[in-house]
Amino acid sequence: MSSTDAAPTLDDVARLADVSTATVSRCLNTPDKLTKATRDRVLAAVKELGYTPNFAARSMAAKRTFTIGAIIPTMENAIFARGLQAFQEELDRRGYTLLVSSTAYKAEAEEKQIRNLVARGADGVLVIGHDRDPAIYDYLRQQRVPVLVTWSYDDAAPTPSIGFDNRAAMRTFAERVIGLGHRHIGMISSMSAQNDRARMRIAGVKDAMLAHRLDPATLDLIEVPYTFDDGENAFLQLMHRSPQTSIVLCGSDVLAVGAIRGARHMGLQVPADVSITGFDDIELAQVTHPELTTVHVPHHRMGKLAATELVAMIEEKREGVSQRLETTIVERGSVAAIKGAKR
Amino acid sequence: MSSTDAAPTLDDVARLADVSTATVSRCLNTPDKLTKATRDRVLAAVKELGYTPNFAARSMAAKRTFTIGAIIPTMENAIFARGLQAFQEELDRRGYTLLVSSTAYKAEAEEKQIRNLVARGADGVLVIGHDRDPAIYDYLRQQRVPVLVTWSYDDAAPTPSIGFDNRAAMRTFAERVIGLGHRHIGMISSMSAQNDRARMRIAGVKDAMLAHRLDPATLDLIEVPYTFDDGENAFLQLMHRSPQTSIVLCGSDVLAVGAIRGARHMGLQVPADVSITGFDDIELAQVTHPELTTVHVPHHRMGKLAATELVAMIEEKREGVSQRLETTIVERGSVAAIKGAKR
DNA sequence: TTGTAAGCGTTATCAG
DNA sequence: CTGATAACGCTTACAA
Repeated sequence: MSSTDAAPTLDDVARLADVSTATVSRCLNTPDKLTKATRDRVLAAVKELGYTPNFAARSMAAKRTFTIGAIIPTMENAIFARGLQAFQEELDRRGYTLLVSSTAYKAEAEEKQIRNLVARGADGVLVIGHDRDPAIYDYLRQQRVPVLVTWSYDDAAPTPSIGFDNRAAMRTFAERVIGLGHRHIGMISSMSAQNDRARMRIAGVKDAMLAHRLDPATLDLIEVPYTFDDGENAFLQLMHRSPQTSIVLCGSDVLAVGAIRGARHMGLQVPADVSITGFDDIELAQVTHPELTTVHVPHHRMGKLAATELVAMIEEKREGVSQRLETTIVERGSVAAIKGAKR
Repeated sequence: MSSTDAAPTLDDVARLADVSTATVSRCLNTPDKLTKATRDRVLAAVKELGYTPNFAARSMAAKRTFTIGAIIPTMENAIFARGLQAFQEELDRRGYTLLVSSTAYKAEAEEKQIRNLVARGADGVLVIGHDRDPAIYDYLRQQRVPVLVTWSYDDAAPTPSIGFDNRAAMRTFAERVIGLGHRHIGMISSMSAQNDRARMRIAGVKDAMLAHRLDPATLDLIEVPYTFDDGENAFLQLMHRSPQTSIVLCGSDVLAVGAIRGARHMGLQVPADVSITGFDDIELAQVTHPELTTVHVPHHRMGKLAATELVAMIEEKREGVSQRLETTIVERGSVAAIKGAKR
């Protein structure tokens, strides 16, 4: 009957319920400030019209969006999926919506994405790792948008972070495998430029070597992007130029899975002929054969804590407080001890 | 010096450049309508202030957001990643931004997500598969928001779709493997309720059986969610209750990878003891051993075409036209012929 | 408890 | 080519 053709507005609802737009607005935002009678009337009108609030109008008037933006390096693999999932769940619980963008690991893309998120009114922003153009931090500060770093922990950094110590985690892990007698070590890392996680993991391996009186300069390191193919190709290249390599430490499970495939294609047995390790402990680590020995990252806890902290920063208008989470080593089948090594 | 503290607005820029807000707006949207002189002056002011347009205000005034929403079942695995990536790239090229939500395969969640996307001003919406509460389609129609279905093709459906014929694809594939002599067939599918893709793939297998004079009722079917674990558990259960099964057709590569792990854990050789197949041909299909024989879906092309079509629907204000893409079979190592089968 | 009305930051129409 | 100015749909003092 009533044939207002376009999307119904507050005004339409108000008219139908015979109240003012202010009342309808209150009914939607602070229902207890209304008589039950009017509230019911308004709600009925809302339902009859199939009214949905216009987000743009709302955020313009309220200067608040209850939206949080997250920029991740990639959605192509599952590395960030679990953590983000947990982040999102906690956000939901607190009434916030998550907007995700990915940069395909292109540092230059990040600034654009962040500006977009901020332009869209994000009340806060989550980013992965500390490394990025300072201009980005300046912009965010100027816009007064809270930022939280995750997947990395750095007390000294100006931006608060909830994550783990990539360097220490990798160092501990590397010390463990070196303790198994490995002396010829290879490493496949993600590109370390603009990526503190990758850089710290490399540093961690070198720390471990030093601690075991191995020359860090002998680490055969190769940096590649982030796909299975990259991992496989890197492995092939590595074993070709350093055939004596007994273990290849990978900067991520994805690269490690690629490396394992590379080994298979080369006819090498893992771990009998060569050991391979990952980092992250995503589900993927358990679908290869052998399953991956890797560093377990508390994805879920990290995501949840990050959400909690970021929301607190927004709502309490306070600085974020960093938090360091622990990683653990999970031994599966991809690492063997060197025979005859002193243990 | 000039210490307007909050985010700069059009007004600030206008004042600094000594022009009207209208001019600034034009400078940003239709630059050629300005003298080079004023344009430069405005641009300088924009840069000096670090101005970013307010998205909410813009979309409210223009009633256009250049944003497209996509709702996918899950981000947890890579099934939709490649297609979405291509979708996004094409959108970028045309000046649109993509907003993604995932439902975790919960049909009930979809309506809420769609309303959210529409409230945020999405100019168009992309969804996966045809099956959903009709109320959703009603809502979208009422709001005059163009919708395009992908990952499925159905000429008869009221909503335009750019995808492939899941039933035919699976039928062809199943006929091929049945032709190899398999008579005891198992199938691990995603939950088929509210999921036409899953249902059609099941139907396709039955079609193939019928065509080969096998009783479709003998198909040992099990429906599970969508993780590796689900695939593994389903496989165990299937082989337990139907030990004579010679091939297990999986509704997705993810489930198939889980099934392969299940086989390994049971001590079964693939494909010597049992053949296992996937569907989708995502990268994952090539990291298992043996690598998966599966149905290749043209993710990239599908995503790109979907973007092109949806944008056309929006800009030309016209109905969408469906398009059927072809899938292909890719044989890798996970299927064996039954010895002595007549071929 | 409810209504009035002033913004919020853009775009777009219409003059000039 | 440029400038006023009226929307756009909602929230929020401030009044009643």
